[in-house]
Amino acid sequence: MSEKDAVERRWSIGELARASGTTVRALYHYDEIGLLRASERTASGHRRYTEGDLRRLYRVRALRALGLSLEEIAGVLADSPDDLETMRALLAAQLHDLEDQAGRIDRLRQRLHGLLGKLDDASMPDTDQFMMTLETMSVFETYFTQEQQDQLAERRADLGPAAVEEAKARWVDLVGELLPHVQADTPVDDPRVRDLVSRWDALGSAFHADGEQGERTKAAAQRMWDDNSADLGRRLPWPADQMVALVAYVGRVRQAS
Amino acid sequence: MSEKDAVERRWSIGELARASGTTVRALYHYDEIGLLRASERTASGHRRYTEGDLRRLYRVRALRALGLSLEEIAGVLADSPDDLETMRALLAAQLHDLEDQAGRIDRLRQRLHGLLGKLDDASMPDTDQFMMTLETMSVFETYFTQEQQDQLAERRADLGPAAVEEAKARWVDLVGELLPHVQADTPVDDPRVRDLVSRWDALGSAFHADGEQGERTKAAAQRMWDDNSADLGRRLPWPADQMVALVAYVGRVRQAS
DNA sequence: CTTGAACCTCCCGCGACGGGAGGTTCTAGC
DNA sequence: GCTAGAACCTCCCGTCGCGGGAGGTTCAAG
Repeated sequence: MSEKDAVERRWSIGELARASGTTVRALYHYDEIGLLRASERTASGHRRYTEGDLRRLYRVRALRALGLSLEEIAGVLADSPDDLETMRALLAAQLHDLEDQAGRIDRLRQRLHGLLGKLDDASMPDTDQFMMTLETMSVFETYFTQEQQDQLAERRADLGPAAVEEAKARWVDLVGELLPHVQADTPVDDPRVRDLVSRWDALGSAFHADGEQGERTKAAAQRMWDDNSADLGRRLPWPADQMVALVAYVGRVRQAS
Repeated sequence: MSEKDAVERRWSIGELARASGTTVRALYHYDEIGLLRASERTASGHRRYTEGDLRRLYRVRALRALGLSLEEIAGVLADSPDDLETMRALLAAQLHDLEDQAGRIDRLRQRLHGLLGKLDDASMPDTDQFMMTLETMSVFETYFTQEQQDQLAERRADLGPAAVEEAKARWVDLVGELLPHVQADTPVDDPRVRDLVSRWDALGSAFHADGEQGERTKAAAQRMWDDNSADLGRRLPWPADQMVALVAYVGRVRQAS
């Protein structure tokens, strides 16, 4: 009899919180949402938790430590009298979620690492420059999918930094030659501008992959320039409105051919 | 004049959302919290965003893509006219946060991986067994710090699974020899029980590190058993109430020596 | 019998929006 | 000028897992 009484212990909410390493507030919450209610109450309304409640709480805490939501926990603790398969599926799904998160966090880490490197270099002179880098990143993300960005980065790595710089320089030359035509409004079927634009396109093509994927990436780049020429142009050494006019003009030249 | 008008474009909220890859709702939110308000309104109250607003939005999006909170973003966009150091500190802190998260996620992944492995083995017969494993994990986490658990795991790895199994078997033998004494209530200073308990303690010591750290881990294990002998005992092949009595008895024997 | 700790219920708060209700305004076609 | 439908406006409730406080009651020890 006394042995039985010793085993059938009851816990107040504070005792349970201390015994399980949670807080009283969390236990109120579990009670509210029906995840873990005290099996008994005293006459005055104080919660009395039984040993069964304590065991349930340990299960709840263990499953939460695995990252499951309270709703998922309520699910497995309720509907699976001995359904291991439900549990397996839930844990597998949870693992899959975590792999996803780990991937995202890793990409973010690399980005932050790169940015911090740039900040430590002398290569980043002021906040404005840095912000412009960020803006450009943001615009890129709006127009290119993750895979497309990876492709572009890979392509740049293949070509090597020297080739990229040379392409940039040649592109600057092209812009320099084209701007006067824009201002003079040279007819869009003039062989001189057609030649310049075809060299322009060839220059861009070097950065895209071959085949259908490359075409889609090119189309995305085109949309980006059409929508944002004013904004992207600000990053360049010419007045933004001239760049807007230039992009529009180049588009008309392409259409004419 | 007409050129200026062309440059000073305005965007409606929907246009801005499409141009930046966000949602109208998010823009309302940014307006509400003062992070990005439309510089102008039409006579009827519709928002008109200027090019400056668009640029600010790109910055906001870029910083959000790095995982910064809207509050942090408002901070750097407001108080740093050209303060690169604030930015650097913020990004460094963010990177540190991410490292933390990556660590937690990695540990969770390993745990989930291990659990799924056990589920796929024939080693996990039913849900109840599995839940008990989880409960035990939960209790361990309540009483041992992360480092202490790592230490214990390392120690077990050092000893090797064969030694661990042998220790378990010898401990089972000890319990088998001690239980009759508990039931008979053999005096706690009887040399036979003192010998049994000292062998018990020696067995446990093999799993703890030497020095002060090991002592703290032992103390934590002691607290765990004292608080939870009924619950932990259920996992063992003897009745739970006998285990409770046993733990209490062993405690008295230790005190007597 | 008192006092302080523990307990009770009810309610607001976070962060970054999503989504809906219920109303007004813009825009294109007739 | 009229109408329909798209776009816009403001206000408000919901998310998830509690934290924290107000304002009151009950318990346990001295």
